[in-house]
Amino acid sequence: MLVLTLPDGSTREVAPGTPARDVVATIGERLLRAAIAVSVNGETLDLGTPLRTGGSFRVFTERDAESLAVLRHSGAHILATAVRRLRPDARIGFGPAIDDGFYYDFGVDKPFTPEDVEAFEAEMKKVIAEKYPFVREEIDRAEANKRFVDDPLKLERIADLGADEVISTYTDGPFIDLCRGPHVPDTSYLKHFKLLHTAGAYWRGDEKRPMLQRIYATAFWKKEDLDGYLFRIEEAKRRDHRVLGKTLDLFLFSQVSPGSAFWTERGTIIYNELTEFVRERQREHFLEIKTPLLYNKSLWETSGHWGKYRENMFLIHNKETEELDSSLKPMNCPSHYVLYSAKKHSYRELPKRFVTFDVLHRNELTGALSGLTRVRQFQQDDCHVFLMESQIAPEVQFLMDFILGYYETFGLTAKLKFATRPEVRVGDDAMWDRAEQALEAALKSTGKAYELKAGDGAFYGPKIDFDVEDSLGRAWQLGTIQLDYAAPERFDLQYTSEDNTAHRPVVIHRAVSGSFERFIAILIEHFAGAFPVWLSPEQVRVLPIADDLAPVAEEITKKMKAAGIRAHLDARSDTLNYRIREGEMMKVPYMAVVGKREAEAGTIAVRERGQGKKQEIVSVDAFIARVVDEVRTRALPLKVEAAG
RNA sequence: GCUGACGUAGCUCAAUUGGCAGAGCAGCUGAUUUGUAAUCAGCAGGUUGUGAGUUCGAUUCUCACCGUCAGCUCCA
Repeated sequence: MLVLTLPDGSTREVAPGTPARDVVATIGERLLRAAIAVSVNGETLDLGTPLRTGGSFRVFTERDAESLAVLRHSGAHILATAVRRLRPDARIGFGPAIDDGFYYDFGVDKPFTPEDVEAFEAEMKKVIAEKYPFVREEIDRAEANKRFVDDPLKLERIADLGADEVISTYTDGPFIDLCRGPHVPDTSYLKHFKLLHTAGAYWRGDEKRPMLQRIYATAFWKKEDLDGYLFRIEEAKRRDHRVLGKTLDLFLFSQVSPGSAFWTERGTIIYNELTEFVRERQREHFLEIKTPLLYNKSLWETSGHWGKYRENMFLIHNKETEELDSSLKPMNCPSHYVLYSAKKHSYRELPKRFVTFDVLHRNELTGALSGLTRVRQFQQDDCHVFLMESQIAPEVQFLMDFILGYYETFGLTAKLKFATRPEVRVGDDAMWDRAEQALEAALKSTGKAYELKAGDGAFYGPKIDFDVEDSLGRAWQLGTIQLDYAAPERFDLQYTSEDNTAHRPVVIHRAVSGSFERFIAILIEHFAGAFPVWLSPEQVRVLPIADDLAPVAEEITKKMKAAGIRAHLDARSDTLNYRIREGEMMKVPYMAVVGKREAEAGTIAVRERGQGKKQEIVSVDAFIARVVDEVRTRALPLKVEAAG
């Protein structure tokens, strides 16, 4: 008999081979109706699966995240069912659930058209209405080869299965698929779904193998969730930094230098404000340096980049030797080590923190380039800390506070990930023990939740990654704190200790924004282009109502500029409505309207971005004081425009 | 890099089966003097991404190159 332990501690004894459904039935009638799948010892099984092992037993309903993956996986089968009906020639590949939905790969001679996809979606609705049960069957290898004789991709998969693995199939109506499961009980469970787009995908991700046609889709239990998801996709499109970058006139790209942004005078203000902000925050405890962009290959040989990273470096041709023997730097670290090594360092100087905003170049694959988020030329707020091993814990804590405080300025929250030793690594276990303990202790001391990513560390040391979530709930990996024991060896870094002997420092790599380029892309999307006042390229637009008020408006504009405000006069002879519309579309935070009444009273009518007709009559001086204060405190907009 | 789609005025987009390349916005000129999201009129704007080819004729068809976008990791 198998013994199953329920979450409340009670147990059930059942004969091996009993379907999970029968166990759920003993718990409760309502639960049985709500059940989607079960978990036995952490493995998700569907209700029809015969139980083989005992152990902890849980029932998943719609409320559990696990059952959404089950639904989506069933959605993939329903998609394949529909595709097979309309295109019997399609060979079936894989169809898993993914983070935001599911996909299915098909081998077809001609790619699917958007019309095909619409037809598939309509056909899926029929399959759902027909309410086919998902029937699991366990078969032997010979039988499996027979059943999938027309599906070469499946036969290949069967051949890869280990001798002791259970081979199972799932059938829903006319469609049978080799599948481990689990699945929802029948096709009618899929109610709210949407086919999203198609794309080519190599069979098993290998570019040497045939290209399949992948159909991406998503599904949810509730209509609201599906609608919300589709809305977020639309909202993300509306906020796309590549679109806003153009309409707000911030940056552009040109064929003459793919992957490298041209920053307009407006975008450059944002770029400079950000760097200035970082510079200001780093003034006290960091040492800003500048190092060359171009290096002989000898540096990259020392660092190891020449062997491992050359593909991604821009190499420079040497006229005399006819060789590609130098390169633009793709990272700052080696140049920082050179500068550090140029002098003897006392233990009293440590930790020593070098920071740089130097330009970096990485020769990314053309297909990888995407707006500002994946570029070939960029700047990081890059820091390398040289310190004694005993200083790791307080230093990590210091850096964490620094990074989290930075994100707070933008209303961004970060999730922390702690990545520990990977299988391939340098250094002995004792070193890794010390490093991981120091990092984890610092993490714990912040009191913040963090996720453990065992084995995900760099080969040279463990790290903490900062995943930042924007106003649409999308995660971006930005900051990082990485311990590095390998670089000090390679570069023979030293410091002189109290007893006058040479010692090896440890290096910490720290980035906060990731790159300014990518960070600005995230800010554009996060704020939907409506930047806080301190970052806005244009902070105030002054609008005289009629031409004869232009001189007064000009005086007001001058006064604002004298106070350091980025104010512009718009005295064009277009209507006020027209000029206001343009100011709103350019997301200028404040418009100061000057009419006859205001001119006489020394006031302005302030219109705040996104607040419509609501206006406020204030004195010019009071308004200037207010804007200057908002800039000084780097105040966030009253409400960051939420999705909607 | 690979697969697919796409590339037309500064921007967003049109252009039957191959037959003189258009519109809105932006720009310029003029009129209008405006009270909180588009005043009116006129003008100008292009070797249709680049280069070959097919054709009497190519934005349209073919090929190559450049670029953009979606993917190429989430395993029956």
